[in-house]
Amino acid sequence: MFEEEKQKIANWLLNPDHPESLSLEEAEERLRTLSLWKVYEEIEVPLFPILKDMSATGIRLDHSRLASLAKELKDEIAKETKEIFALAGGEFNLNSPKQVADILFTNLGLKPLKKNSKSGTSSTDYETLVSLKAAHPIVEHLLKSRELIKIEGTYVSKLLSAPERIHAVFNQMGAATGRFSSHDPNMQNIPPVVKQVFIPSDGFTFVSLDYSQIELRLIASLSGDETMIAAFKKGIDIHRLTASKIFKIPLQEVDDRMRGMAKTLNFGIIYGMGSVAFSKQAGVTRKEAEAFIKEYFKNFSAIKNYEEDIVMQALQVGYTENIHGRKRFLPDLASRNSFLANNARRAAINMPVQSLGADVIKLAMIKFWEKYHANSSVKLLLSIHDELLFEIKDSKIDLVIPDLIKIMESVLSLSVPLKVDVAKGKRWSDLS
DNA sequence: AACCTCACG
DNA sequence: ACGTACGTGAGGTTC
Repeated sequence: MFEEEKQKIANWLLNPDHPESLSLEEAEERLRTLSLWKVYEEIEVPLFPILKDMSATGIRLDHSRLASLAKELKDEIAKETKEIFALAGGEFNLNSPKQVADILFTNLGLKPLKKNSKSGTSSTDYETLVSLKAAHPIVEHLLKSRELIKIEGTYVSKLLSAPERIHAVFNQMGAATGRFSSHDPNMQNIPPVVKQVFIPSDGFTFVSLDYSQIELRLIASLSGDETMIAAFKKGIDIHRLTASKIFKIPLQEVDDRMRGMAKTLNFGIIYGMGSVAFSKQAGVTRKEAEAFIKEYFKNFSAIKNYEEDIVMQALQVGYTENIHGRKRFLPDLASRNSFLANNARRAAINMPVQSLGADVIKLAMIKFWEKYHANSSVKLLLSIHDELLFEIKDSKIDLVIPDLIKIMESVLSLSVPLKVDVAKGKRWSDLS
């Protein structure tokens, strides 16, 4: 069954960045020699019909709520546009970064923050506009209009012409790390304001189950870092703990700003972030950023060792892999171009973590499917990296939720428990 | 088609 | 001198 798809999946597993087109037999032979057979047979192949069914089910749209949201947005956009043209002293195309740059940096004499790397023109992106907020009143209106135009143009106006149910396509070979991607439309990047237009089928309730801090739990387990493992086992707020370590203060003295910085650092570490990026993100000097990162790795030394080992191994064999053998080849690691080599280095650090996260949710979907695919009271609607959105018949909710949690939390056994948070409600924007 | 910008995990 | 946090999809402008 579905031989053609199996062939695509097999080829993609062999090299996600550059899938070849070996015959099914050749590809399966190579999967065996590369220890990818289990990922192929136990994860990717069973997943194919599940994704098909998820798309076929679709998610219901509340067209009357959508219409009122659309009107609201259009009115606000018109208002902002009028303000902007008045302050600029003339009309221009708000969607043209070139014309926005002309207004800001030529007509109004504001100072550019940075140049675009490819074209050399002055950037007008979010970061730039935020830095210019105090310099001219037009800037905050530009920020607001960008936000509104994005939401209206990319999401709301596209949904207006959609049927009652949205059937997005989920691609199991969408990302080189093993994550899904979604398109037509992309249901994995719906902004909070737009979520209000999605509602469950009659007699059903949305139930969202998401893995709490899954990537941080995974890197704690993979690296064997005792400090972080102990924190997760005890259920301590991990960002708070991190803040107390890098600021060298007791847990009780951690304030929101410190916790926020620690959170940035915790996520940044998974991506191989350096001191320049951290200083920018956290709003501290580069020197301070260096000190924080140093202190971080002093306290979580196993994570530092783990990341160094990953890079060393990747340099030797030319790829990184996760504990299931899922691989990503990174030829740029050996590049003399340091930009390319550094990008590959960070991708190498991130891959074993992000891809294991992808495996966790894929395994959960398969376990769910084995038990529930014939049960018309429970429908899987969306899979969003660390979250599964279901609709469940109202009368079955209390029965089913604990079982879904159990399924999701027990797909893998690691040094750290997997934790799932639940929220339910009659609108996607309104889950609690 | 390349580029910039920006939505999400 | 310069630029770096991973992974996506999508809209518009410019050439």
